[in-house]
Amino acid sequence: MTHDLPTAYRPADIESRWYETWERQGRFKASTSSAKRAYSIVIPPPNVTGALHMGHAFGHTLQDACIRRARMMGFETLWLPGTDHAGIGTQNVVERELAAEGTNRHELGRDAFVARVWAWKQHYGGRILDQMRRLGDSCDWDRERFTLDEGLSRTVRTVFVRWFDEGIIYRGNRIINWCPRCTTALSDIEVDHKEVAGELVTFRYPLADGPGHIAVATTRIETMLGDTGVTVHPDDERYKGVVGRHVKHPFFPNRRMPVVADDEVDPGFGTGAVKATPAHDPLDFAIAERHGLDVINVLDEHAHLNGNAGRWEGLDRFAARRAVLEALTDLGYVDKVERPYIHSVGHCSRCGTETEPWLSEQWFVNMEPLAGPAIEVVREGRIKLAPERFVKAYLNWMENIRDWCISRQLWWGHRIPVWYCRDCGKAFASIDEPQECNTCSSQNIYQDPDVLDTWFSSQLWPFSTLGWPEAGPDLDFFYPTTLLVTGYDILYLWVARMIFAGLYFTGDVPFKEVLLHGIVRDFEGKKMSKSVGNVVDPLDMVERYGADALRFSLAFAAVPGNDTNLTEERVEGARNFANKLWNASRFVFLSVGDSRPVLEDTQSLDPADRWILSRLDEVIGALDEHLDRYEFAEAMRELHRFVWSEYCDWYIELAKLKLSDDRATSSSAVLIHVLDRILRLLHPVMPFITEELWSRLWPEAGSIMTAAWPVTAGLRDAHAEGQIARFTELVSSLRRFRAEHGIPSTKKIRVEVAAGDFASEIGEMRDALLVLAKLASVDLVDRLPSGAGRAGTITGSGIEALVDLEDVIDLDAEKRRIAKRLQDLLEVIGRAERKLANAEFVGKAPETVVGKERAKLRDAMENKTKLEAQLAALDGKAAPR
RNA sequence: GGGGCGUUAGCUCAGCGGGAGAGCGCUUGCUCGACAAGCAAGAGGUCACUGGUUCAAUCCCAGUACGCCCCA
Repeated sequence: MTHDLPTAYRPADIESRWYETWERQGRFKASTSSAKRAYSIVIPPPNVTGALHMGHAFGHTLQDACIRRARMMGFETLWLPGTDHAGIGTQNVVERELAAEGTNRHELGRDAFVARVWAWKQHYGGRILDQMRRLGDSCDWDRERFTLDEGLSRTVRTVFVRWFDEGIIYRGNRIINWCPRCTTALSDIEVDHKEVAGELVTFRYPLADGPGHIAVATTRIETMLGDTGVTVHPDDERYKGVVGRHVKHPFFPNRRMPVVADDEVDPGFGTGAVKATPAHDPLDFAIAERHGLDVINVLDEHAHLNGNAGRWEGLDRFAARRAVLEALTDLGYVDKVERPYIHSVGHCSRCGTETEPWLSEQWFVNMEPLAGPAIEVVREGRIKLAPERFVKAYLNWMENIRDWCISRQLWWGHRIPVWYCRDCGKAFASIDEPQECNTCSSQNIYQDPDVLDTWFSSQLWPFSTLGWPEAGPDLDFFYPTTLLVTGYDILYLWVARMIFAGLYFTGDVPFKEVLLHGIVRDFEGKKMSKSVGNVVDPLDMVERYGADALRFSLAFAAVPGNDTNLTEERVEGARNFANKLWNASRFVFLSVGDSRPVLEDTQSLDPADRWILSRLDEVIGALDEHLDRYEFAEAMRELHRFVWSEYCDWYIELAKLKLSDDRATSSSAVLIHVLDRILRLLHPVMPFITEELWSRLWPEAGSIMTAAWPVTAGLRDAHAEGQIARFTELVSSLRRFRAEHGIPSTKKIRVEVAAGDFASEIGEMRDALLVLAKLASVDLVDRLPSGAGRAGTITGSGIEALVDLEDVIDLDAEKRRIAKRLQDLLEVIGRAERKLANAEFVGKAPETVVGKERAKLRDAMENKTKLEAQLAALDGKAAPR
């Protein structure tokens, strides 16, 4: 069973085989009739038409690690997968396809277009789910959901109708963010503010009722066509005299434009007087409402000037900007043009087009009644955010929340379940398609053409996927979900909305804890993007290094809430680690053959065995602490170090010596025991390789997926840890001695060791010392002979080793070496003496700290004496008396 | 304008009130019976700057500089 292990780990040989096996055996399936406690995570649904990118790989690694560990800990686990219909994104993809064919959605018509998107979804929608299988995601595929499923769509309509009937959803004519390319409204958080270099034009409005003028400044001069007034701050002395008077519009002589005073005006901007364009600026709109200004919309849905713009009708906004500036300049109204003028401009987060604040009729969610409870659950810790620093950002956003514009002028998505009656004019919402008006029973009704913001359905995801509003076992057993794992970049967009929606509709939190992780960036810390060409494709990494390597490299870099730079070198390093594990296992298998001795008697073990078991206990404890706090990077560091630097570098090397003699059985048992625990501890992050090795370790045991998560065994052994620490230090110092003297590894040297109090424990490990330090002989002596003829080394714990000088090639090198060690020691001694001479330190520092300092000084002094003796002996040799 | 984060080895980053760490890179030596995807040894840091608190500060506090992000 073990002879066929190749010398290098080849992930491709095993990954797909194990995934199929797991799936076939139903290992990912969650049961609601389990006696176990529930542990559930709903996946942040990726865009159905998207492809897996590194951000997914990162989030999925963390989610799968949590799920797999919980499963091993005995929870009934559910990781619920699914996809999001991603309204605007998906619609854009298909529209681009149509454009390439020389047509567009309007020529196609609504029904045909939607059918076309569905066809696209059928074709490409499964892609990302298959890619998740390549990563090893242990999702319950039987529970896969899609936001436009019939069930979830019904949930959406149910929620809409309830909020509509309760007055939380309302329709209003308001300024919203408009993308003229997507021709749809956007919510505030779908708009990215970017600094752009524009121009600031200062121009004059002449007073209508006498001489004089008022100068105003704007970056969007074309909007002056929709100006209906001028606003100043009430306390601004400069304009005290003009408030209440009127100005003339250069292009629309009949327009009455009052000068009004309003607190919202920033007297520090421009001239302190601002033009009021109520249809194209949210602040101006509010001012217009307060002061009864006219509202004149001068832009159409494509941001071209409309009929209200007079002779400029039909021009697009940027051409209009130049044309209006030119016309105003010709009339002599322009005072100055500052260019470039750097200011912040909204851009569509989907397509990058500059958005336009635009007046239109849209549907909104009134956030006022929803925000309070959502603030409370986080403030009270009923929902915990990890890391905690995001709480402040969350609360700050929630406390200043503005109503949510939920209507989108798209065709792909959940159509707004509101019908209008042409006869009585009433609007009403309905879960099922109505046949008649619910007020006058007229059949002359039509449905609202718009669809809902994609996040409207996403906010319901933790419970819509579990069957809400229907009661059922899934909802009973797995809701509230245990944990949500997602990027901090969608804290507001998604997490916050799930919280208020969950509280409102289910009366409970949607999840108890939220793990917010960072963004995966490239090696320079730049966001990965296709246009920059710095994308590292996770599947490419899986193919070349294996899914486990990719997962480990991501977990290894996962510091809570921090962004992480991923390079191929990191994945390669993780692959090397997998290979190390593979080969350590090969060694164990080759050593023990078909036998599998079990570790039973821990009393009669030798020091190395007791040491590695003690270390294992320590690692298990540390690992649990880190994983409970989602400190994956620390956890992986701990495992990496234990496996590589302790188990492989020292324990296996020590075990090699013993396997040939009669203690072989106990060593084999320990080798196997520790390997077993290593595989279990690594399994959540490296599922494939651990399953493969496990199956070879325990061919009859079934999957490692359901093996118990290791617990500490009370085998901490301070004495064994000290003994092995001193031993490895002695070996290392002898190796260093060899390296510094250029003694070839084939040449075995003779050594005398004076170990003082540690003589017997070093004696106990004499054989290991001979082999690991490549010694011809070792004599354990009470005290090293003084005088010439020897060179030596000394460890921090005061164990001294002398090498026969016949073996030493370079005497000067030896003197330099000792001199350097002496200098280091003198520094240590100086520091310690200064501290201990300080009465306040001795008086106020904890006793243990002072004790440590005293011991440090004592050891250093002893070592100094020994080194000086060595140096003197060396001089005796060099210059014989 | 409001808020958050960062500045530690050549690079990318952990960490932290009581002697500076990892991975990668670099130097040197290795055909050591698991592994060159490896083994052994090594070099390399006034922990951004200035003050404060403390017996003790890379760590806590305040400020400065530089960089990044979010919100408006």
